[in-house]
Amino acid sequence: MSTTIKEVANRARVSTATVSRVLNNSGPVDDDTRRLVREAARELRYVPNAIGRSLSTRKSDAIGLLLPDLYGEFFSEVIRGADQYAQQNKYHLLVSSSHNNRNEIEDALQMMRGRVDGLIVMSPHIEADTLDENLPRSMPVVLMNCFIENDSFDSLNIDNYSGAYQMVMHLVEHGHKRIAMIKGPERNYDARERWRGYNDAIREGHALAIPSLEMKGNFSEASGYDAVRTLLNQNTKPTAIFAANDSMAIGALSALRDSGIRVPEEIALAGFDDIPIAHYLTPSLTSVHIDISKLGGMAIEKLIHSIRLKNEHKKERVLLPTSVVIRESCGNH
Amino acid sequence: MSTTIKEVANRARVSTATVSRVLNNSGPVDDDTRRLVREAARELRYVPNAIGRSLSTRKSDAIGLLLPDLYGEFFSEVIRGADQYAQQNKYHLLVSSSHNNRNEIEDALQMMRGRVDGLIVMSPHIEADTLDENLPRSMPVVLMNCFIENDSFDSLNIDNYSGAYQMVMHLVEHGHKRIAMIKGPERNYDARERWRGYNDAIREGHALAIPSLEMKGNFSEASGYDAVRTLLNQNTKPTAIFAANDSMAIGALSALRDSGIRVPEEIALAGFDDIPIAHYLTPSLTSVHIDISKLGGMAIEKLIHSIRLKNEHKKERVLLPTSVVIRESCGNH
DNA sequence: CTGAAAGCGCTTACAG
DNA sequence: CTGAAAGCGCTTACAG
Repeated sequence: MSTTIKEVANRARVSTATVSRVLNNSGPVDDDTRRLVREAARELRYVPNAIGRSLSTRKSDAIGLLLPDLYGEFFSEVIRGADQYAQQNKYHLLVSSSHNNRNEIEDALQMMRGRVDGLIVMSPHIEADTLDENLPRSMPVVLMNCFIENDSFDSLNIDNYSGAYQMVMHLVEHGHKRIAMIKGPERNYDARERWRGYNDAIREGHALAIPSLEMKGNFSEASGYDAVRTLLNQNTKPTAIFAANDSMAIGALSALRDSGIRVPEEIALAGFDDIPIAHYLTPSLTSVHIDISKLGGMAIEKLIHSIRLKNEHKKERVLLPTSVVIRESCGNH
Repeated sequence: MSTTIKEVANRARVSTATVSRVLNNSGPVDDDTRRLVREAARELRYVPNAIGRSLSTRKSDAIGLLLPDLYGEFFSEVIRGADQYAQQNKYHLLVSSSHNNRNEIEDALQMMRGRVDGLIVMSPHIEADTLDENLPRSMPVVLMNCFIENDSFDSLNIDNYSGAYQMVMHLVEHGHKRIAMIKGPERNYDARERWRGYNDAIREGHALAIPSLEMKGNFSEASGYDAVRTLLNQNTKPTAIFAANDSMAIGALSALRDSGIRVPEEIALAGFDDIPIAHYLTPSLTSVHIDISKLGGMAIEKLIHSIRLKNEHKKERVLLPTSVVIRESCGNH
């Protein structure tokens, strides 16, 4: 259907090799020939077929992005940051998401083979074995927000622990002793790290460690809402609530309002992620800031580096820093 | 690097043709041979190279998704819906975003050639010519939220006009005469349609058409905030505000609070999109609901249909319905 | 400077 | 039921 290199060659009365050389600026070509080829290509609106080129050069100029179920703004920010950086470096993004079990992940990994020069994997539950068994050794991989002990992959993680630790320590330093936490999904690595930061800050800050103040949540607004309703029905009430993400903090805020409890006067509230609207809530939400699009960009940067070095470089782990942003909801604005 | 079909053939002592037949369940193969090949493939952990297959079958099992700059939850919802439906039908998604000018769009279109079996284009400013000139005639395309008069492409649009019309009519019916609108970007088609719906509802509902109540905005929280500040400095003040999306409504809400104006008692507020947190705001936000992930899914559905029919089907335009969701912010809860 | 030929990894008529 | 061969669209040593 599309014009092929052969048709261009015919029209320009040269060989396909010459057409290829002209269009790729590789090898020496006579100026007149070059002009002839360019003209023929333009007249026929020739665009090289990426697949054909890929097969012969053994590279695809594409990067695979393996994502879990993508709900919420987090992923679009990752993709945005990744695509931006990739595009600047002439790479394209092959995105595959919604992998809920091992089989689906394996399918996705296999379909990536041949199609991409490297792979960014962001699947909280993935195991090193799954990667080893389904990818050739030579395939560069960057793990994002995965919990894999294995040292044979580059990895990029958010410094969830410090963020949570600093946030809770801030609350402690402002006199809070009974600080509740609305946790994220138990199997989620980010969520566990945030919880660990909370615990350490409570302990080291000499606040009260009260098990009944640790509420389950699943990162959704609804679970934040429910957690607060439960919390308020208990005997021991918190003076501050730390939600493991902003969505749950928003649900919590809504529940506190419905219960007639003023924030921050009666209960202080803090979230995690610092999504754009945190600033515009009533009261504005204190949160832990992450530069998510930067996370996506850095992953691509590391991956491209790894591709250039044919995956024979030293693998490293990078921790993306987080920072506490104090607003009205925690009362120390 | 990876195992090839040839190595499998060697190990099983058959031809590559036979290996291909076994692995694709095409053509008749003796049971014993079949077993032999399967075993060899398993032992070598053979996974067919997608590029090689693509080149010879002339299909890629991939669908391209051309997106504009992706900020906010809207796009991740589109991608989620699209990827889900695509995956069910054994298609993969090649995503390319951040195209701000014609050249970048053309680059993206060209890189898609050969790599995808069909293309979903969601670029508000794209023109039919650009598509015609950079894609082969045979390439199935679905336009999403594009404003193209051309009848040679399938298109899928949100019924922005009705949504806005119904929302504003609801306000009119509840006694509002001076209804302000915070508009979206001027060049954005969705934004223009929402504005058109607003205007018609004002006129047909016999509310007051007051030019100074039409504020500019760009879909961001900040622009919603600024619009309200400006609005409140004018002589003619509205009794209700319709924001062209929820992000701006959130900014507006924040500005109203900062100005000490109660919502909905003093000013009613309504948004568009019905993002998940609309429900959890204080007050909860009245908005126009769109099923965004469904939009993505439907686009893929139409595209797959078009691929199967080799793009020789009758092109059609589909309008995805919207619905008004009344909550507290407009005072008629 | 240029072209014929081989090859990238697969599939598929064709012949047997 | 099976294999040899051609071909998908490109690139790249190699020879001239």
